[in-house]
Amino acid sequence: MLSKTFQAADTEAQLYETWETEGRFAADPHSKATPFTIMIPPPNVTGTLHMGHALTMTLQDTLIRWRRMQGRDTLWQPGTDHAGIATQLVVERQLAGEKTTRQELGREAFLERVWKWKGESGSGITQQLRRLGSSLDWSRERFTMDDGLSKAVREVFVTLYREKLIYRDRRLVNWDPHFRTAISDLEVENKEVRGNLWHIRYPVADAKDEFIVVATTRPETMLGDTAVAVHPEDERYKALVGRSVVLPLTGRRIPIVADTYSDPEKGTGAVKITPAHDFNDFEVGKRHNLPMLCVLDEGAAVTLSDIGEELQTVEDLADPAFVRSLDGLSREEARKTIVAELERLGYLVEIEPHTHQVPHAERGGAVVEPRLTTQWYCDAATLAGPAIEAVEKGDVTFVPKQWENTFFAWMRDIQPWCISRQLWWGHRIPAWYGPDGEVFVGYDDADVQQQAKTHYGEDIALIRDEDVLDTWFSSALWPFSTLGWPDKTPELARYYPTDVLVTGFDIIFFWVARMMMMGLHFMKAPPFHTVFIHGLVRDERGQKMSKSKGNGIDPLELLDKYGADAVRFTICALTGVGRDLKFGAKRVEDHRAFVTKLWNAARFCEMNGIKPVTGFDPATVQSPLGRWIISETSKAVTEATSALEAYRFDEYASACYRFIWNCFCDWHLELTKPLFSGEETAEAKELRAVTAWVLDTILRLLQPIMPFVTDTLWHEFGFGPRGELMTAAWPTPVSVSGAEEAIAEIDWLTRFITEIRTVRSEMNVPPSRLSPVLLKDASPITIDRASRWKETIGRMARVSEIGALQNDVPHGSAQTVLDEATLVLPLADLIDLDAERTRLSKELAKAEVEIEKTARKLGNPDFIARGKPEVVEETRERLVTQQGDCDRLKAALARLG
RNA sequence: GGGUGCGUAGCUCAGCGGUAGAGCAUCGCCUUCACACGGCGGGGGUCACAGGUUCAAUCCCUGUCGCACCCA
Repeated sequence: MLSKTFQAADTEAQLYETWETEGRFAADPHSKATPFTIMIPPPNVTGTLHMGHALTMTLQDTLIRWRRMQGRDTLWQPGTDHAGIATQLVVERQLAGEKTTRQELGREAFLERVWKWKGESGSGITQQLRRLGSSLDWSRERFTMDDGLSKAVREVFVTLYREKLIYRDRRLVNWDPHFRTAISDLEVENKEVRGNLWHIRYPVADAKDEFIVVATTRPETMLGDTAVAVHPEDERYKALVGRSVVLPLTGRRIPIVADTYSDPEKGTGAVKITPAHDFNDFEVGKRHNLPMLCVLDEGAAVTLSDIGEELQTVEDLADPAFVRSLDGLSREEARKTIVAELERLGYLVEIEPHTHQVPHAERGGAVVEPRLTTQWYCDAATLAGPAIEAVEKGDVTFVPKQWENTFFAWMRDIQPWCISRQLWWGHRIPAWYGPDGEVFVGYDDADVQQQAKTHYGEDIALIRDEDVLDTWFSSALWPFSTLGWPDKTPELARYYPTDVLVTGFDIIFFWVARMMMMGLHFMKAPPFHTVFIHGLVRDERGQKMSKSKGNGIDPLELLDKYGADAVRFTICALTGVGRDLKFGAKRVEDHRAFVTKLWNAARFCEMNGIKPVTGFDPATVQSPLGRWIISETSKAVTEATSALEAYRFDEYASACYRFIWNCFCDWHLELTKPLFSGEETAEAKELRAVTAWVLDTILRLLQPIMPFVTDTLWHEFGFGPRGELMTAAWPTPVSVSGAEEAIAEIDWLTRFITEIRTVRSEMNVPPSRLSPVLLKDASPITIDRASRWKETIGRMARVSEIGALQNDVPHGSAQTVLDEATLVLPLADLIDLDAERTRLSKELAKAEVEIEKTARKLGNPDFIARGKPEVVEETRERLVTQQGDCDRLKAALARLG
């Protein structure tokens, strides 16, 4: 016996364990079936499940479970990513709690601590993914720092270095002064900040009382100024170009240069140029061959290392002692101090409030400092070529397609990718340096020692590069490194290229593009043929979820409260094309009703002796009701399948919902009630078998989206062993010959019942009061149908008896029109004649409006001449029907008097 | 400034050339032997606005306005 309600909490963990231990999720490299592969976007090993994960994993699992039922050899590759900064931070916090630091511990001991942490706490997210029901092949779980994946990283680095696609360069890089590492420009978020434009007077050299006023948002960087730029067309400054100014505070003489970068409209039209601390200034500096002086160190504090030597004393303009006092001050303190000093000296002209974009580190939120450093770069532009081509040729398709434009826009203007990070946790760069700075890149110590010996002619001690690689560097290899590359494994041959990549648009550049570049370069094939891009999960009001706003929804709470099936169904139902999801607990609650509905429908079946019938063949069913529900079921199967083929998760969910609730429950089960509660006829027996078949089909259809409740029911009903629904076959539509008649009959029946219900409800006939129904002008077919279904009609429409009208319509009857017939409900004592007249008049008015619309259309000669013939014909038929209905309503109204 | 997407019932969203749809909410009736996380019935929309193409436009094109996001 099924319990009164489905107890998700009691079922899910156990069932999942059954699936996992019985190996139901495992791919089978020896299978003859066509593979279907999805690579999980590896979540951060430090992460906890958030709604974004819940969304993307639900969609992936739905696809995987569906394809698995279709007989594909599915591989959903699980794993996590080592998340350089995030993980290092977690462990550093622990160390801080123990009053120590990673520097005190030393690199090796620190890394041991990180591995220890990973071993103890690194499986949080993978456990949480299980809660969702994700059918990942855990036996193949990988971690980006695993030996195998690390080997892949070294192989790729060495190869690209030898191909000159990885190189060292000294240029400006986005620097996170909090974590003291370079970051990629993708990890920078520009935020509007209210600041000021400080207008500062720079005295022109060798001239009395001549000045040029520069406007700057960053006065503290003036210590590193090496020029002032003005626009070449700017008449105000034309005469000054080629001359010099004396930089206040340092006394440095710097040139006034003409450069189009300077915008005459902005500020004063003259800008100070600090090539070592601004990307635009860097370009100007290169064009004019300016010195590049660093004045901020790796913590963004003032450093005098580049300028300490050349400080000059200039009366009332520059005092080396003041500048030296700035050494070690933070950016913010230095700014205050410098502005105050300029004001004291009389060089501050104006402070203009000004809102501008300030780069912030995505992680940690520190203000990013452009810094001149030597880093490792990857030649992304070269690698991007084939990736662009793959999308152009259609080898890789984005769904929805418009994301291809975003992809192209970024890929065609791609910048060198800074891949080195000044961290300890990550793949250490396989580069070693000789005493003279000579670089040796190789697989390991022995390899580079050999190279060094060849180079120097003797054994020389080498020093390894301290830095590690960007975490995305290893993620980029994920689709093949997880399969064993660089070794030639059977898995690599079988599962690469994978099929679909599912992710959010925010990750197209970080990950999708880079996987494509690396996959094409090393595997000579793109890593997947389809990229499905879904939206973002937002809160009920459409706001982005964020920790600071505190509007985040915890998926684990939802799973606890409503069960995984309800959460998954809600997610799919809300996943439209290219749209964000407005998500809230209320939405899950609403959709949980569907899980309950399914459960209760199953209970009804159980109570009515529905059991699987071996050898049942739906194509042989005779009863109209049976034939009808089989054809409706087939329609649902077709709809659900094509929805999944098109990645329309919302349509898949709604096709299931509509069929199960509005067709199977509302009509099929209701229509079978008289049969099931009556004596055991052949028809009843057949319909029990049909109903069992439909229930089986429903459970299969829903398995990908709500795996727990469906498996439970499937097993309870004896359709198959516990845990095996997920490997049962995906249903295919059944064609029943001659079903058209059955469909027409049940269609008529449902309309008949609805029609009577409507009249009764509108005339306020209490449900307790049964009514006879007399059929006026009914065709023999209708009369035949009515008598065949009289018991069902009686029960569902509260009808006492039903038959053809013999005499005149009794006075005081309610009437309604269905096709050719008028249905008469003689309820003289209950019918308010005025109310009935009003009701019929309203019906008539509606019908006349429709006729008017149709007639107008048909009255247009152009429509007859140029409209599609089938549309014209259909419209003509409609008019005839509408006119018939209208006439019958008029007659009914006339009879009321 | 450049780009993309979106404005359809009170809310959330489907539909996208030929009779405007769903879920939720709302109103009325119903403790009917699967389900009140329920059943039955009803009301509710100049499909943002203005032009154009077409026999026919919510749907295609152009423009305007509003909202969101991405890039600079």
